[in-house]
Parts: sequence; structure tokens; C-alpha cells
Amino acid sequence: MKIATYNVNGINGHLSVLLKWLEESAPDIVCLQELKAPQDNFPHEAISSAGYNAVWNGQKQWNGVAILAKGMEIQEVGRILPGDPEDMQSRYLEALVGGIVVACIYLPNGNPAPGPKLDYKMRWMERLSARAKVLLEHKVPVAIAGDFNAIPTELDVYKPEKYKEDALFCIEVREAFRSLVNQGWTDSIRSLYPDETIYTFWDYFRSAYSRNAGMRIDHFLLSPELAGRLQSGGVDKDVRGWEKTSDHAPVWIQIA
DNA sequence: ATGCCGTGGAAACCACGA
Repeated sequence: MKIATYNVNGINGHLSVLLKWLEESAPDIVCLQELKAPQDNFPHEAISSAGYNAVWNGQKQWNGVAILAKGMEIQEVGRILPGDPEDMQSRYLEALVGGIVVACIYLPNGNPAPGPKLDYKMRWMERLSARAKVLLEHKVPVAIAGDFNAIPTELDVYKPEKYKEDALFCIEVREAFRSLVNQGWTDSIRSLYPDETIYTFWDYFRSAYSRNAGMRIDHFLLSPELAGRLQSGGVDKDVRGWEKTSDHAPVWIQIA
């Protein structure tokens, strides 16, 4: 079973790229982030015609996450990350699909840092850690997948020294990410490729993609029950080079 | 050193992204 995560940066604006990638890559389960579409403007007919069921948590203008599945029922578990009834941003969607609990996340960016946006990000990471701990205790196959907006280590960004103060790489975000993983999760791509430089995002600016000035911020965290089934994984880097494309590339893993 | 690009919604500019 192939599971993918892809920050589409506007599902309607980049729909043709998404559909082309779905056809070429043929993932069984897909987590999407940054739909940038209100709930009633999700392109469900196009997604359905491509062969995918879908559940989505949309929002006007910003954010928005979705889970797609090919030929499988998607049983929604929830669309609220517990811990803050004031949080109205559509950044979380949890579903049971193919015998796996899939949590699709779009973690807040946090910039400019320091400031209220970083504060919100840190609180969101605390809430995610709390939910992740509960999911681990269930001792079932779980994948937390999505745009974490977190660069785990210096190996994961083209110029670490430039990002020391950035909300994606500052020490408190790195420590929060490491603390989350240390609950017992497996960072899939890093576990498959312990020493390689692998990026999932390249800025639109400054020819970042052609310079390979990227960062690894889209991740798959697997519970022990699922990590043992991890066979392979990678980044569909070429998709980032397509016309009218997202600034992220799709990331995928193959599960036995 | 810098949103230089790109999206969506509102309004012909704005907020936001990483």
C-alpha cells in the first residue's frame, strides 16, 4: 500500500498538477494540505473521476486538509485537534482507512518568529504531541502525515545557519519535533535514508528548485505497529519542476 | 539581505506562505 502526503498550495489553482501526479504515482492513500478552498469549493467531482474517495476539512482562503483513498472507504475520526476550542483553523483531519489511522496535519508555520504566530505553533505542537501520545497508546497502525513546518536537523535544510532564528528551524521547534518523535514514532524518510540530503520544499523565489535550495518539512511519522511494515519511500521531486506547481513536492511511503 | 513568486478573496490590493 502506497501512502503519500502533498502540500498542494491551492487545490483548485494546482488541480491539473494534482490530477496528473495522482495518475502517474497512483497512491492508495493521500494526505493533502493547504487546500486554500472553502468546504463547498473542494473539487470532489474531479477527485472522484480520478478514482478517489475523499474527506476534507476546508476553510475560506487559507489552510485546509484532505484525505483521499483509492477504492477504500474513509471513516472520519475527527477534524479537531483537541486542546483549544478557540482554534478555528482547518489544519487537522483524522480518519480510519485501509486499517490504518491516518492523521493529516498542516502544522502552523510560526513566522515571523518570535511572536504570536510562533506561540500558536508551539501550542499546536503541544496539542499534537498530546493527541499523538493517545494514538500510540491504542497500539494500532497509525501514520501522522503532512506538512509539519519543522526542519528536524541541519541535514534537512540547504543553509542551516540562515535558519537558526526561523520558526521552521529554531531550537524550540526542533526540540518539540524531536520530543514528539521520541514518544516512539518513526520518521519514515529519515529512517530509510539516514544520511542523505532529502528535501520536500523549494521556495518559488530565487530559483530555489534549480539550485536545490530546499528543506525537508513534510514528514511521515509511523507508530511501531506500522513502522515494521515500512518497505520504501521517497520524494516525487520532479513534480516540483512541473508548470503551475506547488512549492512542495509529494512524499510517499510503501507499506507491506 | 530581501517574499523577488504564487494563491485566494476581495477589490484592482490585501493577507499569507516558509
